[in-house]
Amino acid sequence: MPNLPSRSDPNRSLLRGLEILRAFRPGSDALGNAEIAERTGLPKSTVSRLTGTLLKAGFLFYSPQHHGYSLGGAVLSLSHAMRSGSILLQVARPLMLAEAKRLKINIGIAIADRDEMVYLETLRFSGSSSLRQVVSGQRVPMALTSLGRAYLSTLSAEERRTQLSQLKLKHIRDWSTLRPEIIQAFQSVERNGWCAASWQPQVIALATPLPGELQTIHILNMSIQTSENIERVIDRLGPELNHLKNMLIQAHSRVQA
Amino acid sequence: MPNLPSRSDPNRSLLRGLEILRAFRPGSDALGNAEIAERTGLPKSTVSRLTGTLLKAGFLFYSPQHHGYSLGGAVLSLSHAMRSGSILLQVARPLMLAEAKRLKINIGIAIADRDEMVYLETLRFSGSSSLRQVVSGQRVPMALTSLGRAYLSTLSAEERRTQLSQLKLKHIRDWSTLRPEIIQAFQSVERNGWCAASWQPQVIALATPLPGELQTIHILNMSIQTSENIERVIDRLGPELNHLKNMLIQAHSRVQA
DNA sequence: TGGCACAATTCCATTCAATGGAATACTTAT
DNA sequence: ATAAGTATTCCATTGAATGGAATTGTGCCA
Repeated sequence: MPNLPSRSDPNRSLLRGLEILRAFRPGSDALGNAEIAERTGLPKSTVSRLTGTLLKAGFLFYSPQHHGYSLGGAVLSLSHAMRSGSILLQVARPLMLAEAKRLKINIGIAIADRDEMVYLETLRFSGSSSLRQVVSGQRVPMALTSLGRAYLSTLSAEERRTQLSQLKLKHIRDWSTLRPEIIQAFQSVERNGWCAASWQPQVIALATPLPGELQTIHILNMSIQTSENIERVIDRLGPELNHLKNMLIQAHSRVQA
Repeated sequence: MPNLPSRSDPNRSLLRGLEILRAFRPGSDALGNAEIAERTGLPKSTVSRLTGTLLKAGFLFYSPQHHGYSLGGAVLSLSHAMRSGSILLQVARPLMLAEAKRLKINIGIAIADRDEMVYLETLRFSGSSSLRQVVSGQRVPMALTSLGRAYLSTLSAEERRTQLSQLKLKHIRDWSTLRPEIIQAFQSVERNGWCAASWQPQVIALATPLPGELQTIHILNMSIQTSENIERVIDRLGPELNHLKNMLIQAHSRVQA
């Protein structure tokens, strides 16, 4: 018998443990073993053992009052290590901040994770006041957002096909609408360098890929909450986004050398 | 043969995979399998397989140019999930911010992870300007800091003994100096509600434990970079810290209900 | 307080997956 | 071209992980 079947996923218990960690999402209160088992589809006894291990490793906490687990301190320090290890982010941060303040818009950098995009960092304005907050780790859907579509546009034909078929499953309902939008976004990236989308009411977003010397594909975006005319906003921000992108690339290559 | 030996650590490959993730620290560039093997003490072939699994799970990226792995997007979103799921942090943030601005000092909340304390969030002033940055996930040594010592003071005699013996190993060199300081910190917490330490030049820090309805023990701290007289700073900040602590407790219990 | 319903853990035989040393393949630099 | 360093693959061995069922535990409500 050829040993093909399982050759591609070794370390099952590690994968499962990580899958349990992924079951914790923003807003999730403490999760009990039962709910984790349901979310992940794993057998109860297995979950019990794995959560025990995760607890011991410091990746989970147990809260007696909530009868459940929540994420532990170890994950925080990992994200700190990641962010403070990113040369791009170090270089980009001041530039992004300056532009965000000047234009009074949100600016962020994101990377792909499965069928979502994760903000490495995003600078947020609320209303017209000064900068409100810096957020990292927030997730947005890949198929619906300018971030996600700009990411997809960077993939090879092969990768793109794989990823799109994944996304199709998540969005069977309105794939017939989405697919053309995504394809059109590819053309927009090709033509203008960026693509635009508005997946939340009153929010218009543009995104552009940062080219590839980086270890991972990073996507830069700008967004704004406004009731202005969409086309007008896009016409205004498109050039700004390209401009910022170029500045980032230059600044980054300067440090690299 | 009795099967005692391994009864206490099941899921070896999961533990090892998590240990690999922990090998990534701030400033770490991309790590190759060889260096990971060295840091963790795991056999090379095992590391190779585990990193492969972590890669597939999205917890690591591979960078061809750096011939090594770095942390992946999944860890970012976990920390976001953790922080946005913490009711305490949501409640505390505005209060901490107001006090930090008013007093022009750094204020943070941390939790324990092994022999270090991890900031859930800390608000930083640099110099006397307005708030500079919000940091989360940063680690500081437990034995040396007011944060760590305040944490230790909350432990039961049993737990405390265990933890202290761990710390002793990490600090054999100057344990004879540290131990009395730590003991003294316990007395200070007992007496004043907080303890103080200065493990970095010109930086004075005070810390106090937030009491226990919370799922995990949280430690609140204030710190300031100054060349003022130490005693004077402590006398000034001690009451402020107790005051903020009380406000947090009230605000939190109000939300809880 | 008693008892019920749900949740978590433990048990155990079975199986298969993880293991690690050695050999092989790769990559980069001189 | 060769060497030094690194990563991957191979393979027999073992023991670790598995999951259904039974047990224990825990909170909740009557």
